[in-house]
Amino acid sequence: MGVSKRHIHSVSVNQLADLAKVLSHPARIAILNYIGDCDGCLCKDISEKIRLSQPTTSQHLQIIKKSGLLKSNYSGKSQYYKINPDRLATLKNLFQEFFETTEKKCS
Amino acid sequence: MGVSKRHIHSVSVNQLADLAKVLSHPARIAILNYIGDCDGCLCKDISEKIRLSQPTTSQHLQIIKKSGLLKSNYSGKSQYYKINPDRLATLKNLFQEFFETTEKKCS
DNA sequence: ATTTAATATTGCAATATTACGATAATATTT
DNA sequence: AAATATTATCGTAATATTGCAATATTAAAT
Repeated sequence: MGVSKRHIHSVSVNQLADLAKVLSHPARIAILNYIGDCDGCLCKDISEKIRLSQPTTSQHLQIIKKSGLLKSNYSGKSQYYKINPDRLATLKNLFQEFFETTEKKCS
Repeated sequence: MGVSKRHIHSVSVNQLADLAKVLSHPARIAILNYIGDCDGCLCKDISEKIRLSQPTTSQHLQIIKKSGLLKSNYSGKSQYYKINPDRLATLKNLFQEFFETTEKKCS
């Protein structure tokens, strides 16, 4: 039937999968790398850097933003994207926890 | 044009995205959790546990297997899936490295 | 008010993913 | 050899994702 059957899985399992999905596209990894480098980036600059069109870049930015990984502050007509360090730390812990739990189980 | 433009990104960026994609479906997270628990699981049992059909479960298993995260040893007609601890450790390190590098950049 | 610049949204085409029934393949057991 | 049990593959339908052109929105500057 083609639909992801989310409802049969636990909340925490779905959460981790959702976060992994944010990282599952190379453009989004590249965007996070670049924003980390410049700390306060314009969509236009990001789109030039990663060589995707402005609309496509904007869409990826929205997806990352929805996960909480990005903050942005408008300054005039420009929007400066920054990484949300708190959310990044949360993500890091969630993934680490998953890997360590899985590691312990199979040792 | 609707195709993922992998070629414009670096190899390491694509690799991380590919691995995240393996984890980006709740069924695959659930499978990894379950296999960790029993350490040597049959596809049939997994499919019952995660409540997806046998063909669907088998497909997910192939996707995880292609990433190197699963080993399997045939024992008669049954195939016992196990987690590959070496590959799991590699994955853990790759994600940790990504998070820590990104953290350092934006501090 | 008009122009300009940056970003977001819409609409659409191409492709990928998800899921399952039917079936094939594999290996044991009778 | 036939029956049984487990897993993989094929075919297909439904849905999701990716990407861009065109357009809309937003806010500053002239």
